[in-house]
Amino acid sequence: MRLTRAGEYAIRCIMYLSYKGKGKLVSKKEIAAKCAIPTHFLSKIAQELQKAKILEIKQGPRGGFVLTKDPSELTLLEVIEAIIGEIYLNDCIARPEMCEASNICAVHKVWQKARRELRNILNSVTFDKLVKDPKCIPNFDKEI
Amino acid sequence: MRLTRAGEYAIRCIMYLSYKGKGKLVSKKEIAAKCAIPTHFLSKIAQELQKAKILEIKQGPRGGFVLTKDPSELTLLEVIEAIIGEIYLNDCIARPEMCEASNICAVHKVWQKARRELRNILNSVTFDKLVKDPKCIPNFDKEI
DNA sequence: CGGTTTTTAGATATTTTTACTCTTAAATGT
DNA sequence: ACATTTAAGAGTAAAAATATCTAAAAACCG
Repeated sequence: MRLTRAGEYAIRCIMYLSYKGKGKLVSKKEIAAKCAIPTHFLSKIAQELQKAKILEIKQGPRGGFVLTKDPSELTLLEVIEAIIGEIYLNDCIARPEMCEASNICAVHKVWQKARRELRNILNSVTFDKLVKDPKCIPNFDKEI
Repeated sequence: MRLTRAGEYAIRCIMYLSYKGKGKLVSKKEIAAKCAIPTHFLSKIAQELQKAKILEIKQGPRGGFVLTKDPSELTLLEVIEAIIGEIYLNDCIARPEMCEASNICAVHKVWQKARRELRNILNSVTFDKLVKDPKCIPNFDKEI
């Protein structure tokens, strides 16, 4: 019951792109180095983020990734769900056909509430705020 | 990012024992049948629940499981964490050594808040309330 | 245009976790 | 003693996570 590594990487990647600014092209190599993400794995993650219209991938020399959304309008929830899919906390909510009475079941009402709260919290945080505060990868501004 | 099947089974098992009442001995076979839990898997789950002092296992003929806590003092969180361990939603909170600045990082403050909220919600629900309401496995009271 | 750089996209591989299952043995009521 | 019921731990199969590899495509540059 935890965020996958891919999800964590996606957050770091978008943190770095947000720090660089919307529309700024940054090479995959630079992002991978700054954010400690295996380069090939970063490709897969970027593909998903591109599908979600969060960034654009530019090929060729001087290629890389470009953030297409303004950090002030991009939330943690959007980035996370672009990678791991919509968050559900238990199976009955995700696959109601598994369970005869999920919409009236007392247990699952609790899970629904928990899910709603979790998604609200993650959706209330935008990347422009996050990059201003101290972060786990603190040396974005150091030269490589 | 979802509850494991073992966690779901544990909830069902405790729901049934709560329905039968604290101190009432119920056979493993009966629980497995009523709650649709593979019997051997139920054994493993019961072992964990016994370690957490939630139930007691009685061997021999006329053996089974006995709920040792009063349903009014047993929460969803206790049962879930007995099975899957303490809930963390991401790695940096769970293993701070992985991450240089987890206690000041803006991203992880969000996760800490989310974790706190989730655990509060799960901890605010007791089994005496849950068994009174409609449930996913609605035929507890039918004969087998 | 041709070569070089950079990334893609899909296939493959490895590791970890999940979800059971099996087997031998122990406990206990009759 | 014996039949019944569960224990405890090893073992297994399937799925998911976490990469890694490879052939090819895109695009810049001279």
